[in-house]
Amino acid sequence: MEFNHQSIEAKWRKHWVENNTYKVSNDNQDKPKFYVLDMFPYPSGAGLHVGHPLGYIASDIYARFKRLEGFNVLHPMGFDAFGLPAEEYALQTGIHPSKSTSDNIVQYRAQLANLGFSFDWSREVVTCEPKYYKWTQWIFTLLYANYFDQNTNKAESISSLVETFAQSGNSTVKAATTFEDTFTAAEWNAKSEIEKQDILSHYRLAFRQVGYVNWCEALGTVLANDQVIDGVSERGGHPVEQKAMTQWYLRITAYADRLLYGLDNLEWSDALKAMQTNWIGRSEGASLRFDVEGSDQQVEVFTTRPDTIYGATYIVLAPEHDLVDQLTSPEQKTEVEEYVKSVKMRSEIERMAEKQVSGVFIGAYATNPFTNKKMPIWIGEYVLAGYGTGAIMAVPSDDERDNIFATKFGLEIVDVVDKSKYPNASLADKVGFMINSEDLNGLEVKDAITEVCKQVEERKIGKAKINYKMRDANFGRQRYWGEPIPVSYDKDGLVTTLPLENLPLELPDTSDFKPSGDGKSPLARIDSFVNVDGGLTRETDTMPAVAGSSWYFLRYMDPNNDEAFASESALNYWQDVDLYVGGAEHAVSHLLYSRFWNKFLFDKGYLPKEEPFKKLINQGMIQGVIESIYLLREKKDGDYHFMCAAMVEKLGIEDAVPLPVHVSFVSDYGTKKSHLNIAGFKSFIKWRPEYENAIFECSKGVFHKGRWSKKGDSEDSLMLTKSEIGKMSKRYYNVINPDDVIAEHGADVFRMYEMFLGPIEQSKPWDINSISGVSKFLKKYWAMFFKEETFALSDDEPTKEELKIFHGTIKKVRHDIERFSFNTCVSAFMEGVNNLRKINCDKRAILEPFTVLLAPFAPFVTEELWQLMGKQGSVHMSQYPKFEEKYLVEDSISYPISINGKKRALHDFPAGTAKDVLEKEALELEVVKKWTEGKEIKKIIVVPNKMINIVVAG
RNA sequence: GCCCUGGUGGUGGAAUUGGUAGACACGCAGGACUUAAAAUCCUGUGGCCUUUGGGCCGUGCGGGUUCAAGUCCCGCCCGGGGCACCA
Repeated sequence: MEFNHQSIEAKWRKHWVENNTYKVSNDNQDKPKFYVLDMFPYPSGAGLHVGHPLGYIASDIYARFKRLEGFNVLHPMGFDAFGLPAEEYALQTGIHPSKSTSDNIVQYRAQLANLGFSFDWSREVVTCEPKYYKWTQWIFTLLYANYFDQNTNKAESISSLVETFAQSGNSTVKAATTFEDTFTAAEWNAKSEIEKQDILSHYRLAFRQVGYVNWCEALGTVLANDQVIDGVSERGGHPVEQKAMTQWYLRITAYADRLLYGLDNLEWSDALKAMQTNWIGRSEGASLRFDVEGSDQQVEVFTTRPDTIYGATYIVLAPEHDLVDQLTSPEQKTEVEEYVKSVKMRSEIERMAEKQVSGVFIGAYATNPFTNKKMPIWIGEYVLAGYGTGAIMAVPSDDERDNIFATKFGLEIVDVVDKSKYPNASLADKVGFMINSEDLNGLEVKDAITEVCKQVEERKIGKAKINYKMRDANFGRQRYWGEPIPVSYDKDGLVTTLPLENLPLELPDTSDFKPSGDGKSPLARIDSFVNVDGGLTRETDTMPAVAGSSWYFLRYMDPNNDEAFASESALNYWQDVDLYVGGAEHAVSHLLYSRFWNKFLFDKGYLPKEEPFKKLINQGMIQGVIESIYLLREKKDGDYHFMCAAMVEKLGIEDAVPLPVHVSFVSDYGTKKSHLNIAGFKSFIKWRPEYENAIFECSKGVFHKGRWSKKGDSEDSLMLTKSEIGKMSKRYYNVINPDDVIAEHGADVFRMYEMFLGPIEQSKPWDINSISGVSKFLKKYWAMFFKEETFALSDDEPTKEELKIFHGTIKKVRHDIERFSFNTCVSAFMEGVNNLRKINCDKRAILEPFTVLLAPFAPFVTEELWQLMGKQGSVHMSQYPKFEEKYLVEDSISYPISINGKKRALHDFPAGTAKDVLEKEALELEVVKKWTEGKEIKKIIVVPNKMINIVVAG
């Protein structure tokens, strides 16, 4: 008897909702907690495709497993609902982002429900709802009211900083700041409020500053660095330029060290940790100041190789460096100006593509404080304005780029490191002995670095310094669909943040989403929003998409709290996320911001844990197969001419363009035999009517104007398509909707199949062809409960053999779930069921707990069987079976016997046979004698329960 | 260039600490049932040789350690991802 997956699924979906089966309580605090989180989706109009659920299925299996093990499991879902796509859609269609977003959320919820996830929907978080973003705004104001104290190594309040300034100035303050001057208490107290606030903004964790930003004219907004790919916007591929604007920033660099060292204690993949480490980009070195001849200016450089100071023969500034104008000599002025102009005109892509060294001498000299030699000052575009101090001391002997530059322009090269003792070392290894460096001579590089740093500090010409690649995070977007920044300005530009009782600052309604083009958001046009009582004006920038996702995992703990972002008791109970599953595309944006916000809230005493995500799994992507047919460039008798992929290849035709076709027309999709048949041609023509009269030619025949004329006597009518692996995207017409697969095969089969495809972290192309294996498995399992159409189980005691198979399966599945190897769990189920069926197992004592074992993977079918077995309550709230070793004990062990490491025989010995008996008996076996005859036996290795190896001479 | 990954049959992939390579599936071939097909079930399936006992080769390539290497070490090659004039 077969089961009807559609009616079973509909029944239990409804039942689970009506009975709040998956609702989690914060009052169960006597139970141990476990928090399993998915990265919440952005609800795009395209809906979910088969790639999205991969991670959700894995986390759901794990959550269900932990629940059955007796944990109180928090497994929530929500939506990251603010962001550019909804606004772009609104610009094109006039549909309000709140409307399209909520429509999309409805679709997403339905698709997720089809998959049978055990989310507690009563905890749903939607980032664009005022009751949620009230707290996003509040955290922002909290960041504004704090600075990072490097003495305590944590965030401290600005008011305490103001007190310190008033009492003792800033000389004792060690903080993450861009303010470099010192002042006394008297000087501070004499400053005006505007001056004071200006200084404080250099300390605040949320602050405004003028900076170069990635301005995208086409989108009318500023983009974060990670939203710019190869000089164009990540969304839409529009050009991006550098523009000076006053912007809100978050001082994430204050937490650079804690973000870096915090990685050590996280169970994240090495790949992901490496990505964050690279992004933070910590490098130790020194900053050094060089006097400039005939000027009171100094050039400050950052170097990781202060030891090579005796080899520093010239200076290079970035073309945008502040001192360029001041230091350029009159003779060099024209050349320098032309160079700077040419650099600015070229886009970043052009600059990178060239890879050529270029630069100009500016006609000024600095002095090397160690050699006292003159160092010509150059500008060159290989020196970046945004890194370090925007200036370098060039050491052509020990830096490859400096070397190329010096060689090209004939600058002096002095060898200062003898690397002859390290013939295989690269420059990056920083090894060797100092030469030509006076008192440093003979020192190892490492020691020389320490020595130079010491001397430099003594002579007050620099200091040891740590530099980071990571920049402070731009936090303003000139767009409508985001959280308003809860700030207003008075007529002097002084900032007021909205207090908690006035939050949320709601996003006003409008129907005009066009960017203003002058760099302001559409909010700037809404007078009632901009003008506040008391002559204040509001900030009109909104927060970036990453704001809402930086703390949503905390809100799930207590989602409807209106007094706090979450109650203290909820935070103390749920603590942190035990398992986080999501895509690697968020490796540096979302995952870094979340860690930053979490650390900040921890510093302020709101959270019990410093790191938000203990264990992280990155699921791989499910790729699509792009199916194309070849369109020849030349028409045939005025009609479009398509040709079979095999013919194009065979004939070596180059004048053919692959045209992606909708994969639903393609038969044997994704295989080598993928093709269009007559029905396929007809669907294609209906889909693209401009090809109504096109000729479709392949080796078997020709399809033209609705008729198939065969060549020769072939009965086949198929046109092979070209298959390549790529993204699943609307653009390639290859999106597979999970709803369709579920309708055909069922949600349980879909879930197990996605898990069966391979390791969760690996990317793989979608291939529906082997889904039949999983489908057959579930049918077989179901059939074990029936005899001739009626449900029937035996209440007899299980046999030793049955228990052995069952406990073997428990052992394997438990072990593999714990290491997130879900594909091998599915294999283990198949093996277990195959073996139990072989011995016609129909015992309740086996099949009942086996159903619980399977429940996390196939929640619908197991729930139905649970009910058929007459059990009360849900199978998902029962208990996971325990594995007992005693059932696995073997009577005899099959030993492989090797001669010189090569397996030659297999022989059964009773379990527990002593080593010396094994040796003796093995040697007496006929098969063994054949190999040992007349040879000296040098050694016998016996590994109990594993193998026997006999080593013979010759 | 740097960092991180991965490379195993026709295909997806298995293989705790080094200990029977290819589990589990798909596909393919043959068979049963059927008027036929679908579905289902059974058997075989890494390659080569073979006197049908078995033998030789085999986890990207070349070396090495070991009684024993897909697994460890050294040197390469190729695919995927990230960063990239980062001083």
